[in-house]
Amino acid sequence: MFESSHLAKKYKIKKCECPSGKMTRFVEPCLLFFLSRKSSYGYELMERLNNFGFQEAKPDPAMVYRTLRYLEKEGCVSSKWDTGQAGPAKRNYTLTSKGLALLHAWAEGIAIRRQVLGKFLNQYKEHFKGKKPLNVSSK
Amino acid sequence: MFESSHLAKKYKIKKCECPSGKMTRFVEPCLLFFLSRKSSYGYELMERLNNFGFQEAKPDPAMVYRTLRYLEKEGCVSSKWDTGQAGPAKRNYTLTSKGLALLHAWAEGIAIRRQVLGKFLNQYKEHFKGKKPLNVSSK
DNA sequence: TCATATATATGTATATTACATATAGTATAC
DNA sequence: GTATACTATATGTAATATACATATATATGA
Repeated sequence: MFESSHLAKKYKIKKCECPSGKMTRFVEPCLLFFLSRKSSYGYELMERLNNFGFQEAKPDPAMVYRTLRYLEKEGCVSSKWDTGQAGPAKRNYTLTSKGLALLHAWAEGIAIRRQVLGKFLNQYKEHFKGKKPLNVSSK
Repeated sequence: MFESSHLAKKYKIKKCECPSGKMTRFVEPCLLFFLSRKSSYGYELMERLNNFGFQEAKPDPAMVYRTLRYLEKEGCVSSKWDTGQAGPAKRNYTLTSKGLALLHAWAEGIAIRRQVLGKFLNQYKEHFKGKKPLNVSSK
């Protein structure tokens, strides 16, 4: 019912109507968290994101690689090439103390965000509990 | 620590470093839900958003008004001018049955999203439970 | 009348995500 | 030996979403 998309027109809103409600920049805290457990590289981190519980399709490699580079630019991770293994060289990332602080900050923000979603859902459930829709036009 | 922002350069990532992790398009389900309880107009809905629990600053009027117009274009709400009251005319919005269906779809998506955040937080808490940071360089 | 509150709306810069594509090393199947 | 697939990183750009600025108009109270 909400799948059709629209012609792009400047300054007219055009978007996917699917109510996914994704969390903005959620890959960033995930990467920080994965790295807090173990140093790793883009391709493997991508696979872990994939198994994390996203209902969305596979995470975009571009997102993963660019986020890692951004985090490095900010001093939140550091990297070095790993050419020791078989296969193409990997860029191995390690969390820095600044990155750890950022992860903790993210965790606080995510906890608050989760509470807001809970508040929404509680009010929603309360309102529609065993109830026919009200205040809704038949159009 | 994460407040500084960067010079804009094309195709270089530039963003606010605050880990807000806002939920994409969250005003949309909020507006739908508010309207499911009572027909209303932009300015009042804006105030309700303000009291909903956002840690963010006041919601942007542009977001509210444009989202309402978008929802009307999609047939999820309908509006008519209310000139009966004192003050400037209000555009009064009413939820349609399509809008109600969209609200229900949003609620499902939000519930899933909340679970993902919970999963993240559980793993995070588990990992850092009474523990000194590990695998973190001292840089 | 001047400031303030109410009310709606648009313009555009910035931020974020999605999709496409490029490159290259290695393995294995034929 | 070479075509194919998998591993691995990276960039270009279109589409989407948010943030900030600003414009307009009505009404109220100092």
